Amino acid sequence: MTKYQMVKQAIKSKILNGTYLPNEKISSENSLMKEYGVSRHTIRMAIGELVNEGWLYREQGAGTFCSDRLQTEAAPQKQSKTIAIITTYISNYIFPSIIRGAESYLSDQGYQVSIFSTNNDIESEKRILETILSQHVDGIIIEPTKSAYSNPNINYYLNLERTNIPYIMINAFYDELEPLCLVVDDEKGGFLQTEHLIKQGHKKIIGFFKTDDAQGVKRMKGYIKAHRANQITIDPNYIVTYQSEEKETKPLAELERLLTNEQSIATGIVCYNDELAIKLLDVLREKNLHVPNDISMVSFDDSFLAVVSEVKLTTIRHPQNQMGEDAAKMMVELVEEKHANKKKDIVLNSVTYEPELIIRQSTKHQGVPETN
Amino acid sequence: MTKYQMVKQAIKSKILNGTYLPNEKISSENSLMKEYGVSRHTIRMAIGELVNEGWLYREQGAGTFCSDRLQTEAAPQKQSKTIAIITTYISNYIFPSIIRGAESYLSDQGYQVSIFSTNNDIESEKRILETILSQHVDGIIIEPTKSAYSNPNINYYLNLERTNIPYIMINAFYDELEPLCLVVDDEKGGFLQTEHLIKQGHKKIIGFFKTDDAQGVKRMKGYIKAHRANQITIDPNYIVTYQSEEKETKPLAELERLLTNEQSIATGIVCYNDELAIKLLDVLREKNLHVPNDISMVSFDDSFLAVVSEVKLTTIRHPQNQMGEDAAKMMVELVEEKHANKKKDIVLNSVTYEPELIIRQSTKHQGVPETN
DNA sequence: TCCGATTTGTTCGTATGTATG
DNA sequence: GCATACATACGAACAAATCGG
Repeated sequence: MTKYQMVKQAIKSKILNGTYLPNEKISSENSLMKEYGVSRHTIRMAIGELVNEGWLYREQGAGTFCSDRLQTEAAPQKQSKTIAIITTYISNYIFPSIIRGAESYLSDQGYQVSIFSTNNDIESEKRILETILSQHVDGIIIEPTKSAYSNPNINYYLNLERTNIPYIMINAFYDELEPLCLVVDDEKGGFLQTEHLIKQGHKKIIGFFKTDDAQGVKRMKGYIKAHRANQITIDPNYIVTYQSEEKETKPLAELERLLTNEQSIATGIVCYNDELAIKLLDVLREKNLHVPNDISMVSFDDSFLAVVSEVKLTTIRHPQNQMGEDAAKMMVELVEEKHANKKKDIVLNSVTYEPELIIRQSTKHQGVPETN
Repeated sequence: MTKYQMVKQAIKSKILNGTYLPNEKISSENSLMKEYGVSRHTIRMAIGELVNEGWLYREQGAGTFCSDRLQTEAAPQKQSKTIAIITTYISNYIFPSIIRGAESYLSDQGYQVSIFSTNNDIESEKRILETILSQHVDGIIIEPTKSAYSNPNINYYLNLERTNIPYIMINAFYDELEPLCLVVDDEKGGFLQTEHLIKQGHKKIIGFFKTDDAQGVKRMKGYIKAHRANQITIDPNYIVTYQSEEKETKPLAELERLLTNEQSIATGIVCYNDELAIKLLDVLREKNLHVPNDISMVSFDDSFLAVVSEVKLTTIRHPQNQMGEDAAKMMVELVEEKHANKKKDIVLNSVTYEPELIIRQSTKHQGVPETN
């Protein structure tokens, strides 16, 4: 922050907190010089910008005065830029962290952040996109809804491109659009999850995958690849897929079913995410199965939920905050590039985060006797 | 006409008559000095005003360029109303739920929702209030920062009132302002927590309270009152207070200290919230103490964290979603009432939510033998 | 009505920092 | 690495407007 910007900020504070009241004369340039210990030129630059922005007005020979903003309320206000963040959920799980990462950066840059949640519902996504297209929004960071399927709202995205509103997708993307996006390498993540268990001697591994989002489909692909790479055949019964709406019921029931089915007992579980893992842990406890002694479990996302239970989960790291912040930075570049109507040559590229296995206590070698 | 105005006029002419084409670099400040025979400062003033008016843009190291005015001439967009939600945190704990409650209602009503987080830092709160006052915002739902202390940003709140921007406080409020607010009856909540343990025969009860927020102070008051009402004396060592910044360390260390101190072992714990309770559970596990067999624990907020561990927590209900939604409804009423400048007779009142104890498995009668 | 003190407006000179090509 | 160009900062001087006595 430069000197004149600091002075400007300080003066602005005094306007905003009521130290300088409307139409009141503020200190003279000379006194401000002494007060802030800077040259008159610096004071004049600070005041100059505030005058330009409408906070103050000057009268030669008389002084500088605080404007009365209330009247100008009618006039079109200097509008700060707004970025919309659309996620499937805003109150659950890792989404708050992603939002926070973006929010903190955007706020620092003077952007306003509006949030919307689709609840993973296509209709809701449509309504939100309509809202955004009819309001004034400068950019959109969006986690696509039901990304595993082709999207009937595709027109809205094309319309965004036509009206020159930049958008960035996070976590997943619609294949048809080939948008700028930030995603975890979910296939590799699924591979790492499964490989970890296989290396520990597990051969019967149940996989739970939410397949209405692209993430789940890709993680499942990794799960299958890991089996193939190690020449282990997969019992088709051991792949459990579910939709968002079923997440509270189906996977739990399926696990229970698989556990009561006496023959061929699984020794490992690959879990779509920590959220599900925590719920599955409840089922296992009820069956008096101990993790990891009786069954190992690998999860995904390394959210706060991973360390919240008595069993600290082995899981794949999801960048969360970082992803939000990176998306925000990218968005700011896009918006500023558009604003300054020259063509910067910088090319923005999509980002794929490398998955990384965080080993905790929910997995152990198959066949090793219990330690306590 | 001053020199710099003449220079400005001359340059503007060259833009208008096409001597300088869009995105073309104009002469450097140095050459303009010679061309017009004035000092560099004068040139800078002329160019400065043209930049402010949007005719030119500057790039450090590269030059000054002519803007392409045609695109930016975009039509004034229709403006929808904006509500700002300011909470201490946005990614943690119950705050996402509160935000979600407000967001879903406001979105339905066609409002735009902007979010900000203070991280419970006064300076940050100040910056956010300044941002909001300088942007266009129609209403504010705010969770006050460090609400147990008197607030140095009080001026900004008064300024909000002066500029007629309605605000509602949630979770806590600054006493001096007597604002519209929605809060849980924290004192009664603390009372219920403690009374529950006392009724189960517990007499040595440790209380953990975060005392930089008004909530913690009030819950502590309830804890003390419950002891008094039952004529139980409190060992001062059993009251542990901490600040937001210490939440990861101090209460955990204090619990450990209290547990290693052999004499007079506590049998119950009253916890500021679920978030802390989960962390204390880790400490207890390490000490091989079982909840509730060895020690009972009552928590606060009934967040998702209450049922996430192997011990499902007995806790006090916090309305979360409901509070957010109620705040949103109230805000919409305020904004519309202000908009339609007739005085509706409806009087909006602050809301106090009755605390309610949710009994789960983290508490049991003192002295009853273990069941398994 | 004028004077003089005060305050903002304009202009010049100089120096150093930092980004660009 | 170097020259160029813009960014920030200090100092000085004089002009023009205002305002109280």
